[in-house]
Amino acid sequence: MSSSSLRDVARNAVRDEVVRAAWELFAEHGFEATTVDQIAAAAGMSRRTFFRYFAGKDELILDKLLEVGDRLADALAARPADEAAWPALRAAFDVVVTAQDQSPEPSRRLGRLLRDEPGTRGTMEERRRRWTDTLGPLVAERLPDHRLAAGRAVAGAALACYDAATDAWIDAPDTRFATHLDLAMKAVTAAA
Amino acid sequence: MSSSSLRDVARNAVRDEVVRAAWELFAEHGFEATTVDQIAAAAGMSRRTFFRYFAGKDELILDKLLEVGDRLADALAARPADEAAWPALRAAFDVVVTAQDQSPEPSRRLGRLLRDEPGTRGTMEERRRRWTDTLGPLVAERLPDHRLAAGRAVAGAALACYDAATDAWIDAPDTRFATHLDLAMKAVTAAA
DNA sequence: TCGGAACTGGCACTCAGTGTCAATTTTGGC
DNA sequence: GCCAAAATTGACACTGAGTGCCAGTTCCGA
Repeated sequence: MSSSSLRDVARNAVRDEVVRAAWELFAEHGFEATTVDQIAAAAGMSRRTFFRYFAGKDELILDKLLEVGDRLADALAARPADEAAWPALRAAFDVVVTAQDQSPEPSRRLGRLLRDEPGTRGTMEERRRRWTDTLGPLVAERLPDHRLAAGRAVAGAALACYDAATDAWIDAPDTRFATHLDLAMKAVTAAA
Repeated sequence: MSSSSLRDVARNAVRDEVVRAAWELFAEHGFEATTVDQIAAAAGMSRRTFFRYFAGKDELILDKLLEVGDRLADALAARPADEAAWPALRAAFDVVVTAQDQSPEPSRRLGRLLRDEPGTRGTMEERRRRWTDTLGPLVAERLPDHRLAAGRAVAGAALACYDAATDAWIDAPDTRFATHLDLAMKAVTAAA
């Protein structure tokens, strides 16, 4: 058992290093223009081995996004049980929001990459589904009827606000993400 | 001028025929398993020519989705100008909803394809962006502050309800799409 | 130390997508 | 009806992602 967990430690360390190396190349040449061969070479492994660590180039980015999703889910679960869904979601977003407002540049870079590179569309949709899958049940608990389908809809709506806020924030330097998110979520509150 | 428009007519006719041929193959073998060579052969053209009519295999599906988005935008624009955003969106969705409840099988097939085939993720995200781009401004007009960013957030939230409803509807035969959509949109109304 | 299991790299393959070029068809002007 | 320019087409070759297969190596427990 300890051997297999040791293997996992090594595997995760390798994965992290590959992601790190890949990200440098993405920042310099963009996502599409960076080939798997370059990434593998930069990480010191063969192309074939790269595909044993990652299902595809997408996963290099999806990894980061899923980690954020997990942090979001933890934050939501940590909110008071009697708090309503929408304010609880807004509060849960704060774990991401404050981190991004603290050091905006890395997030802005990632945001631009996800927005502008056509090759990352599939990754965006995958993120949306995974986040909805993890947040949906947690949101349902905070709804009057506790319905999963309703929880998924509300989680999706909140995510739409998050994405709209991200879009607006990326192109508006010297503004805080929190401001855009408040605007978006309040607009839905008022409209719906 | 008439010559160039004649060209366009021919071009559109060819496009439609290719989409038709492709859809038969998709229905039988799935999206991923169908190669561009097969589609081109079925449509009676060379592989190279196929790529002159479509930017990629995705576009065969995106075409249909964008057409739905246009119908949605028209329906929304046709709603009374003083109707609030959320009910107007719900009413606009009806042009799609009723059509799907009339003959559900084609839509269910498309829905399953988009949900289950990993190769269509990018198309889904592209659809989301395009629909948000067209609906966002129309929604903004119906908001108290007329802000585009707010309109995009509300449009995205409504889309999330539409998608959640689609998800639930696909796996629930003998239920109406309208029911799921009402549930989703009311859940957001109550939560937000 | 030995044997199996896991890890690795190389090779060959399929498929999507693109650039190039030559052949063919279409179109507009005469 | 004829001809030159322009558009359309198909063939070939290429890059890059992703996968299957196999052989060599490393690592770990018995």
